Formats: sequence, C-alpha cells, structure tokens
Amino acid sequence: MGKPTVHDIAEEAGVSLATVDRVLNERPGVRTMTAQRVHSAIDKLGYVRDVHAANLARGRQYRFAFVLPEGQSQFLKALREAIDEAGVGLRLERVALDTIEVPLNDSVGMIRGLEALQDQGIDGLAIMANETPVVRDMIAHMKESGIAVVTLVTDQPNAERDHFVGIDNVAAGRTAGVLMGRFLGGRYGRVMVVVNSTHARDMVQRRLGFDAVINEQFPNLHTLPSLEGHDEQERTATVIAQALANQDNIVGLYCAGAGTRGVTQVIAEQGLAERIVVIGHELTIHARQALKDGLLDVVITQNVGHLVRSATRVLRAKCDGRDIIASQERIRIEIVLRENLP
Amino acid sequence: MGKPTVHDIAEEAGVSLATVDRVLNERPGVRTMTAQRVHSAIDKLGYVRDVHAANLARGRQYRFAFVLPEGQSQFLKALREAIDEAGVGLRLERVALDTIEVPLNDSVGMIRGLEALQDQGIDGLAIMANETPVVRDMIAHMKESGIAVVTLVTDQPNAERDHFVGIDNVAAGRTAGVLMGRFLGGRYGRVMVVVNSTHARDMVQRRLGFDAVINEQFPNLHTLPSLEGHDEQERTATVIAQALANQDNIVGLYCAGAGTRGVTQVIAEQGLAERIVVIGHELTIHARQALKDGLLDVVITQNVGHLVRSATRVLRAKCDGRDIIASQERIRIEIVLRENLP
DNA sequence: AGAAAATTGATTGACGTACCTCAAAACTCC
DNA sequence: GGAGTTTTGAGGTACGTCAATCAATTTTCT
Repeated sequence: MGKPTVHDIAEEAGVSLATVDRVLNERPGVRTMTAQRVHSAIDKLGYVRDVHAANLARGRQYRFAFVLPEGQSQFLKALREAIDEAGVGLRLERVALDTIEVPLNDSVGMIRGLEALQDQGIDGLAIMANETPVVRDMIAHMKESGIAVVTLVTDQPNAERDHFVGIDNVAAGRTAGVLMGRFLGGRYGRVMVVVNSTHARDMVQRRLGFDAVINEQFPNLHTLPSLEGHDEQERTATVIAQALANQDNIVGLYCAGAGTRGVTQVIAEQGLAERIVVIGHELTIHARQALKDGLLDVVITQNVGHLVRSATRVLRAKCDGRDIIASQERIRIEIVLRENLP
Repeated sequence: MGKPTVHDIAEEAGVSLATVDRVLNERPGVRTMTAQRVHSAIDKLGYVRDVHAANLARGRQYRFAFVLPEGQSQFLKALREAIDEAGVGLRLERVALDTIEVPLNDSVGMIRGLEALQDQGIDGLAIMANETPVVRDMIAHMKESGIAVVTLVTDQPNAERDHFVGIDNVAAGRTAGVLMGRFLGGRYGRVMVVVNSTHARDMVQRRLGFDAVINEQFPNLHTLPSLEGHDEQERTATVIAQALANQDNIVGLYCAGAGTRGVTQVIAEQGLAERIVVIGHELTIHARQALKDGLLDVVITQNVGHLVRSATRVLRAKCDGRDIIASQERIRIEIVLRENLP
C-alpha cells in the first residue's frame, strides 16, 4: 500500500516500464494514444515521481547563481553570508550555489558576468539589480536558454522572471508610515525621508507607501522631499545634518534605504534620539546596535536567510517543473523593535 | 571529483565496504581500532552520507505526530490546517504527519492518546500542552523509547524535550508593552490585560514582559490585574465589559491570550476603537478582520506555517542524528499592523 | 503484399546506500 | 597449537528512477 511507483503505472496502463519512462521523461517514440493511457494511469493512481530517486539515478546537480550588485553595504554582506550558509546545507541536496557580483551601473560588465555564467551551464538565477532594459533583456535571454530566473529584493515586473522573492515595498513604506505616525502620538512637525537614490524602484515604492499613510491618517505631519544618500555613510550623514540645520521642527526621520549608519551617526552626534522618531530598513549589525542604543526606534526588514532559502526553493521547483507553495514563499515585512530583536 | 561515497572511504581506510557499512550504521562486530580508521577516513574525505539514497535503500518513512489540545480556537484551527498543508508537501520527502487531539485538562485521556501513538511506531512528536507533571513524565517516557520530542508553542523547559519550537513569550510581552506605550504617546491611564488563564506558562511570561516594559519605560501607564477569559469568546467579552464599567480612564487593552474575538466584540459594541489602543495575539481570520476594521491596533503573532515546518525539520534532523541550523529554527515574533498584513 | 518506419517490450546497468549471508582471516584463551 | 570466538571480506539484492540497447511488434506507405 506504499506510494505507487513506475511499475504500478506500467501495469495499470498495460504498457512496459520503458514506455512509462519515455512518457515521464518526454522522450520521443510514443504514440499519443499510448501516452494518454499512461497519463490517465498516473492520474488514477496519484503517482508522483520520487524526485530524490530520480536525481540519484541521473546524478543531477542543480547549479544556481546569485547575482548581486557590487558594494560594501551591510545588507549585501549579510546576504552573501546567508548564501554561503545556505550553500553548505544544500550540498546534501545536490544544490550548488554561486555568487557573482556585477558592477551596479555598468551594463557591459553585467553582460559579461552573466555570459560567463551561461557557459558554465547554470540551472537557475536569482538576480538582484536595478530595473534597466539591459537587465530585462538579459533575463529574457536567460529564460530562452531554459534557465529559471527569480528576481531578488528588487523586482523587475516587466521582465519575464519566474517569480519575485522579496517584500512588497509599498506595504513596507506604509508600515513605516503608520509606525511613524503612531509613535509620534499626535505631535505636529515635519518628517525627513532619506533614500539611496530617487530612481531606484524600491525606494520610490517605499516613499509612495509612506507618504500615502501619512497623508491619509496623520494630518499633523508633513513629509519633506527625499534626500539622497547613495548608500554611503558619509554622504548620508552630510545631507541629513544639512537638512536638520535648514529645517526646524523635525520630529521624524524615515530612512527608506539601506544606509542606516549615516543616519544613526548624526542622531548620536546631535543627541536627537529622544526628540526624533527614527525608522530605518534592514536589520544589519549596525541597525541592531542602534536599536539597542535607542538611536533607532524601528527597523523594517526582510530576513536574508528566508530570502535565500525561498529563492533556492523556487528555483528548484521551477527546474523540476513543480508548483511552488505560494504561502510558504511570501517574504514577510518584519517589524523589529529593541524588544523583539531576534 | 564528486562527493566522496562509501567506496571512497573504504579505500581510504583500507577496509571493505561491509566494514564501512557496519561502522556507519553502528552495527556490532568491528574492532575499535578499525572503526577509528574508518572514522578518520570519513573526516579526511569529508564524507557525508546521502540521506536520500539511504532512505531509499531502507524504505524509510518518518512518522511524526502533532499532539494538540482539543479546542475550537481559531489558532488551533489554523495550526491544524498548517499541519495538513505541510503534510501534503512532505509526502514526497517520506514524512507522514498525524495530528491527535488530547483533552486539555484530562491527564488520563492524554496518557491514553499518547500510548496509542507509541504502539503505532512513531518517530517523532511535536507536543503542545500545558506544563504539568503528567506531560513531563510522558515526554521522558517517549524519549526513553527513542522518540524525538519537540515542544510546540508552549515550552516545557523542565522536560527532556529535544527542542522548543515557538516564540520567546517574555519578549513577545515586552514587544506588546513597547507598542502599547508608544502608541499611547504619553497619555495617562490604565491598561487592561486579559489572559486565557493565569496559570498557563506562556500567559505568565507575556504578562511579565509586558509589565516590565510598562514599568520601566512608561510611568504614565498603570497595568491592571489580569482578567481571565478561558479561551471563550462570551466569557472574555463579559469580564471585559464588567471591568470597563468598573474602571475609568482605560486607555489600553492587551489581550495576551488567543481569544481576541471577545475583545473586539466589546470594542465594537461600545465604540471604543478610537479611544483605546488594543493589542492582541495570533493572527487568526478574526484578528485579520479586526485589524482591517481598526478594532485591533496590533497583533503579535507567530507564523503557524513556520511552526509546523520548523518542528518537522527539527524532528527529522534528530531522527537522522544531524544538527539543526539554529538560526533557521528561531521563530520570529511578528508584529502585524493593518499596513503589513500578509 | 512487402518494405520501411515507427512504436513498444524486455532487459540491463547505473546512482549511493542498507542489509543480509557465507566464508575467510585474525584474534583469543588454555 | 588447536579449538573457539571475533572480526573482516566478498558478494548479492533491494530501493525508485534514468538511460540505453536490441529485438519484437505494430503501423504506414507504396
């Protein structure tokens, strides 16, 4: 009464094992009629192929590559570490993970990097990159040559990716908005918003969500135009310090980008922790420390471990032609306070 | 250059396959000296046994059982659904999940239920139950007969369980405390606390964390003695209504237990949504709706899907004698607002 | 009808491990 | 040094699937 095997469906369909195998692996030389008989036997018995036995037999290795932008940000570092850590455990599962880093705004370098990948015979790709035509074409090209592609952290909704692994950034911005409004408890004032770049899709979305909530629910607050930090600590610190000097009655600061370090630096230097509600993104080690020190009130984050594992699960499912369990692959918007620091 | 196999370690150790097999599966009849040679060959080559091939060979089935308290609460319902859902996907992994329900405060019934399990030849157990001597002895008994045991949702720190799958309830209470304090933005008043039962360990811990934060950080607030709802909507609604009538200046309500429905019922009836900050636990369908309707400000929750998958991963690792990846098995305290509702 | 082509069956050997048997070799102990 | 015991080796079968070969059968076409 165990699970049905190929033998059982061969018997049920009244064909030989060889034929069942041909049908299952879509090899030629089977009449449509016969194939149909096999398929209905599969349905009737509820056969599902034993992926592990199959992989064992064919000596299959899944080769997945993570394509990340070059950069020293703590978020990227944590992401790379998560990839390495996941890679260790996945070796037992016949999955090999590679990481390649491509220059952020250098399309030629990116194309070169990805072409190298293709020659290596990669099975799947998780790509984190800004939305550009070059990337979009690259994804289309990869898909054409049978490589599964997921976008990571930043989506490319117009590209033919199989799946997006990351959070809904509008919702993340909205979440930041409510927390900002509620933590300020009715106080009147202005809220500064810092982004990495006003062009990046995720920054735009977070800002959108943030402003929407503030405008809808907190008429006592006024959001200022975005400041650009460009992912650099010094630059972020400078623009913030400048803005603080020029504006009065700043009660909140939302750092929608990853460069929280520059923010906390200014907050610490000017001793603003008590007076200003500060909300940042991505739970890096610096953000953790800042939370503990009270320099940061809230961090909105996505778990890098989940990102990596979800991406590999999705890629594997796509390679095997299986469906994914959507509920399992939804990346949560995590709200971290000092009190629930994991 | 592939992964080393048993053949490779046989050669490296200068012994036969049979001997390697005896060592790996701890079968008798191998001199300590020889076993040592095999072990050092394993270390040297970095051999890791292919679990899937092994399971295939021995036709292994992992049989795990979830032991849940009887009850109709939405949380339990969601947990049961998560178990069923996970069970479907896990069939391919040779894991069979069962759920059994035992009467909450009936030790005899519980023992009977668990004894039935033992006879069925179960490999692992995930148990959610109040901390009692009966349960503790049961766990010890199970462990003795070689069954892996994890506690679920509620820990039994004095029992010899292999692992606890659930959140840190003190931290959860603290999280509720900060959110309560900050959402109230300096207002003065009293905060009501509702629990299922003042005896349950997790309720005590949440209450502890909640009070600690309020006392440390929010002198403007005063927490009232716990009200008991006993997991019943009507009863919860009654005690809250009563307390509201007897106390003035209630500004917050923390429902540490799962019976959020009774709370939202009263809030809706008396139109208190705007005046009182309400924080509850567990994101059931009712809690979702209440968040959307603004009857609930925050829900602190643990993802039931994660709970179930983590429990099965841990049990499987224990059965295989593998280590778990601690970071992957830490269940997050999730903060859910209307804006980041998943 | 006969030849050519397409389809199907039967069989075999992997993959990496478990588990069993039987015989050979190596150790005890007196 | 011989009997007894313990340890080791050699070999086979199985798990569920893939992949390949070669022969046998059926279909298609002329």
